Amino acid sequence: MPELPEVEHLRRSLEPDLVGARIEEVSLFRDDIVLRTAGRPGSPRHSLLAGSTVARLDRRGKQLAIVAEDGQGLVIQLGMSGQVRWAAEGRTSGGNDHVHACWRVRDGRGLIRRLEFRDPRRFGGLSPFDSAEDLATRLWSRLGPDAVDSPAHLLTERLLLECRGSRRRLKTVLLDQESVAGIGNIYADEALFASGLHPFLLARRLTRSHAERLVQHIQRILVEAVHAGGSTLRDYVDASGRSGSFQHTHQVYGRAGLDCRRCSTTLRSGLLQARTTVWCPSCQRRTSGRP
DNA sequence: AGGATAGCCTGCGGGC
DNA sequence: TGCCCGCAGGCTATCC
Repeated sequence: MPELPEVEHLRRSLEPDLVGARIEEVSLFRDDIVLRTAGRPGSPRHSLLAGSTVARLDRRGKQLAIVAEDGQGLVIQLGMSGQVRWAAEGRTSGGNDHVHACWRVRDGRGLIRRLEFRDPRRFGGLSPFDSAEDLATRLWSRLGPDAVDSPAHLLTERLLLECRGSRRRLKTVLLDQESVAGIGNIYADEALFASGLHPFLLARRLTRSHAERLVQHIQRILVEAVHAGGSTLRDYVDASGRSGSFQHTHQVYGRAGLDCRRCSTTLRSGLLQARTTVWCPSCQRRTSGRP
């Protein structure tokens, strides 16, 4: 499932061919994938970048923005199973392939290609915006600082602020995109394990040294995952259809019942926020963490 | 009012 | 072999 590393890797894989390209035509096969904000229906009567030239690709957390030269654009959320990829030549999209939108693109060399948005489970969607201000105030105003692009000290302060006096569990705060943007279930479990912190730790018990250690591991793991092309569990591929490889280095995610790679204790799993959570009962204590 | 929870949606794997 | 059920979770609305 796409989290920050998958979206950032996708952004980088799209950049060379999409920036500077002109969108000649847009086909929308399902109106209801056009959203006003995530999960909320918007107006399908939007150009969706038809006739625009792409100026740049931005990312905040798990969201990707295609920004046109005139400032308008499109935020793409991949949700659980979303993909943005170049269509195989000669193939037509639409029908039973879960391709919901398709852009006919003339790239910098004058070649015509087709970019497809595919999302079988439709947790994702497309949110058009009119300007940089519209993007910042309506779509991205509720996202916290980006987990990778923000300086570590800023993330640490943000995390401490979110946790202060909070009755939430630590992992719940990590998954909250308003506190820090980009962390999902996989990387939350991985970062907590690496930090020796228990996912069910009460947030208000997080100390400054906990927070500093956690932020350090969050950023390290996310950056490493970007370089590995993300984690491919089932659906994720980049714009060229390539899978990631970071799933091979997961320490806890998907390993419930197996031995901890650090101490051989059997990894435990439980539910938090209706999400499977895996941790090592020996490496991750519910009270104070490791030194 | 902060925090927990339901619901959206489809593919797949395990069990019978 | 084939069917059915449970699980996977990012995000919002709603309830408590």
